[in-house]
Amino acid sequence: MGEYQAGIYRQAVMLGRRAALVELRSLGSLDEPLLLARIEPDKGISQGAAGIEGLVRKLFNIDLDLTPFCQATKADRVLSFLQKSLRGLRSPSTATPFQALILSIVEQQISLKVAWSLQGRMIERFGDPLTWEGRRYNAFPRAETLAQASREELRACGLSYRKSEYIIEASARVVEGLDMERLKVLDDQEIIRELRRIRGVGVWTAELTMVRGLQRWDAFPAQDLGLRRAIAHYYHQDRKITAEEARQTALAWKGWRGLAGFYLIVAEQRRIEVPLGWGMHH
DNA sequence: AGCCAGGCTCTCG
DNA sequence: CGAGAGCATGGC
Repeated sequence: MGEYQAGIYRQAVMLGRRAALVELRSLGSLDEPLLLARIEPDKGISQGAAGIEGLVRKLFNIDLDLTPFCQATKADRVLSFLQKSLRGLRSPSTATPFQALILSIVEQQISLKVAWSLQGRMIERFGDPLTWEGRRYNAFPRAETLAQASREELRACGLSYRKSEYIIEASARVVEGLDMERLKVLDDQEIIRELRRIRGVGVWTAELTMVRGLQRWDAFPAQDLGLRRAIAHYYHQDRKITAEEARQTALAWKGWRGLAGFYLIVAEQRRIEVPLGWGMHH
């Protein structure tokens, strides 16, 4: 969503009713982390410092305690190694569960590169804009805006008519009172069941929404191609595996399957390999 | 050129 | 019912 440039991460977010730009720079180290956040424009933002701090903490899951995750997966030779090599890594979250849902719908079936391009056009077209230092930024579109969009407008962003309908309908549900935040009180299976009531939302979309938008670290989109590739790479000698095999492999990480999957995907992208013999001795 | 890409619904038989 | 077509753009 945001952009990273010259050591500064920038992302437009909705703070209250207005779009604002969050600027972040990391000044600390692994052992002494220090994150500096700034918001522009800093006038007229009703929430002020408390609002932005809470949002940033959520976007990067800064307060997530990784100890139980390490504990649950310490017997796994791959994950125990990756936890050393990716120490402190947390899966980022979207600003709202609604955003996670819409992004996941866009990502259905097509390659991620295509999806990102379509998401970019959608955000540019429908997101609340703001200009800072001569550059235009857009927050993620509000549900009210997408609910009022037409099939043709979304189609013009490159989405299929079918997906455009899914997005409009899902947004309408939220506007009409489906409280995505309230889903957090339900257990994982109940959330999947609720989300699947929305047309266009299958198991994969529900699970992806949960892990990136509802902080459900055990939600595990086993059908996911990239996830299956990563699991195949680290656990099955790169042999293509089915979703069912992926679920079987992930049983060992129960409680943290989604976060474990995130570690594997990141590790594969970074071409991190587990040394032979790692984990043999304790 | 044509097939595939982090799916899902709808329509046939 | 289960299988299969259809959808969008971009990369290879």
